[in-house]
Amino acid sequence: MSKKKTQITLQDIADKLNVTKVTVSKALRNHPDISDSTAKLIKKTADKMGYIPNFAARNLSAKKTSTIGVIVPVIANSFFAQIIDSIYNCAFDSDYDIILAVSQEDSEKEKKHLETMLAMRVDGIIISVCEKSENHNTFLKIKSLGVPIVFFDRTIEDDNFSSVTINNVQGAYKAVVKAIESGYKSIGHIGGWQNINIGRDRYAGYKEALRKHKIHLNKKHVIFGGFGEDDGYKAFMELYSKQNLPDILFTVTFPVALGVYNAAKEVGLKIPKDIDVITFGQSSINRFLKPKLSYVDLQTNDIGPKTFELILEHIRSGKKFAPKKIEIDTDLVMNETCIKKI
Amino acid sequence: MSKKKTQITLQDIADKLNVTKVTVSKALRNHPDISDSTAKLIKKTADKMGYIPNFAARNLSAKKTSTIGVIVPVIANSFFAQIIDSIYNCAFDSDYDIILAVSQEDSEKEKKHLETMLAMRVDGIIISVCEKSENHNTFLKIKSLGVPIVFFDRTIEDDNFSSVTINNVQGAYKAVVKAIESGYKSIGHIGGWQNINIGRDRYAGYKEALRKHKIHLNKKHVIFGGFGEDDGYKAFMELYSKQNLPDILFTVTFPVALGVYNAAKEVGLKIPKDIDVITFGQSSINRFLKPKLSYVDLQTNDIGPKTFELILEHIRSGKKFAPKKIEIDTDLVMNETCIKKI
DNA sequence: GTGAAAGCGCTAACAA
DNA sequence: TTGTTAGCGCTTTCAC
Repeated sequence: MSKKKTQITLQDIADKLNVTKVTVSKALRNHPDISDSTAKLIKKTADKMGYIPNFAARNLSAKKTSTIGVIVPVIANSFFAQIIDSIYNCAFDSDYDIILAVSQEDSEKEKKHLETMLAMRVDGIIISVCEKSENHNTFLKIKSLGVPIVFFDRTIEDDNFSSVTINNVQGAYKAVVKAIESGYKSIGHIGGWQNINIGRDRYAGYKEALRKHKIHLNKKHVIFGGFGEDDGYKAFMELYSKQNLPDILFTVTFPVALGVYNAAKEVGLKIPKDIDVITFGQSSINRFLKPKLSYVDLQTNDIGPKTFELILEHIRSGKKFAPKKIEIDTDLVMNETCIKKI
Repeated sequence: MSKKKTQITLQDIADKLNVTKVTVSKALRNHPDISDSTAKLIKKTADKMGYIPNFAARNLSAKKTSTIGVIVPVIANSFFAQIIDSIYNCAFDSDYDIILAVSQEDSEKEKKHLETMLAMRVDGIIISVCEKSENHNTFLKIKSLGVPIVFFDRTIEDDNFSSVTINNVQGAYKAVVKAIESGYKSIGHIGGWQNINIGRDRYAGYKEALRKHKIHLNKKHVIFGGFGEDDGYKAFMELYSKQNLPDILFTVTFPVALGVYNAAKEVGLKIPKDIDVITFGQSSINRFLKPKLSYVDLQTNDIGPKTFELILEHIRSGKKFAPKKIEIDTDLVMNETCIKKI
């Protein structure tokens, strides 16, 4: 009968070198206890023997995982893809592993992922919540468990949590003011669900801009929904079919604006002549649009690193760390829509 | 001094209920040993006490993780994003967790991720390799370790590994034949690195089509590089600057074609009039391009589920399972490029 | 600088 | 149907 080949353990290495597994363990982790020469020897032998550490054992024993969980609502979206890339890079530099999960805008899946991450005993969680997240209780539970959690971009409404967001009210305000300055009086909004910051705050900025400029807010010009392309399409069609189209639409996200482009094309309306658009957020697709959208810049490069830095602070200082809300200012980028009418 | 609050374990639940932790463990995992009534009671208590299983402990003890590692080269790419989504869904249905990692087209990172996954003791690995992967040895090591691994789309050249790919040679052949039928004689190729199947096979299909139709292959019309937009841009510019532009370009991926669009626009050449394009692979961006690209369809919907199914077969049947190569046929989708000249 | 002892939380095999 | 025993592979004191 063939000898069952099993994984190589610290003990195996120790046996070969006539030391104990403790020494090997320390050497492999560069513990200062071990002399350079033995450390080098141990490492070489481990390598030669094809040793692969067992994280489950390590985590169990050390009671930490050097792993951070990241949850995003969608992945085929250049905004989140970029953020994820930058978080991966940060993690790499700080010797953390990332567990990435995608909620697919589904609150149930989001919850499942959160629970999995807790069970994995991640050292911290970074999350951008899904469209209609109903997991506030889970977040509270996580907090009470002492697991650090940082929200980015899409947050929940609760001051007890840390977050990194952009200044949504300000950004929306800027966009709508620009529309006003361009001569528009009839300004509609395709907005996001109001239970979530980006939906709420961008709508707030919209309202504020109209109010300050004494422009009537026509409720018939406002529709709330999700943040995807389909949502934009549907919203536009609804406005169109009810003949409620304003002169310009301020859309809550880039994908929503994209849906508007599709819908407008389908019904034969020209942008910006028949219906103009300005949006929150950008995408690499924008280069190919005609006309190229003017938009509120999301400062994508800053969000990932700042979020990661924040979670690290939390992890390192433990319970003592007070929640911190970071807000990043936005810029308006003008392209070929929402241009001043002569 | 406050009592240090630690995590709730099986033992805690057992104590409260006057049973042993084994019973609790079994009950929580729906082991048939346990009677319905006690199982229900145990579950309720566990829930009430806020019990969270410790996967590290479970994995260590059970010697399996119910976790599958997935590595992709890029994430901001609708092809991979779609595949990832479908793999997540399959995993969800089969009660597996996914560990997702992005190599960012970097062989070093790819290797690091592979090692991390081995250390995590994932039950299997699904991977689409990076542009210039130099990890063949690592793959062999993984194989010798008995960890199931399945490649998809981008594979390495080795019959001992399972893979799910599309029929690249056939797809490229179809595209180039179409170009020929459309009246083109001067057909160039912006290809991918030849060390990787998609680069090699798509080039092979290109060559085969020319050969069969007795059309001269002008080496000056062929450039090899990466699979991203920048690569397409650079390749086009190189052809252009050397005045080596053919009448039509067959590009190895959609992003490469996109780079060609950018470059052509920059130098003032019109597609398809001045230079025509047909490509391998699609993207949701295509809708916005003018002209809309004709392309070889990647059958994106099939790849994820088939890959997942294959890794499951491997995991379930262990060593006994022979490597299996699945190849999916392609279709040509004609839009506004590479149209028959009258 | 190195080692002995103890245990992290859980599950698998076998007994009762 | 439930419990006993024996680890999984590693790290952390603390002693030498």
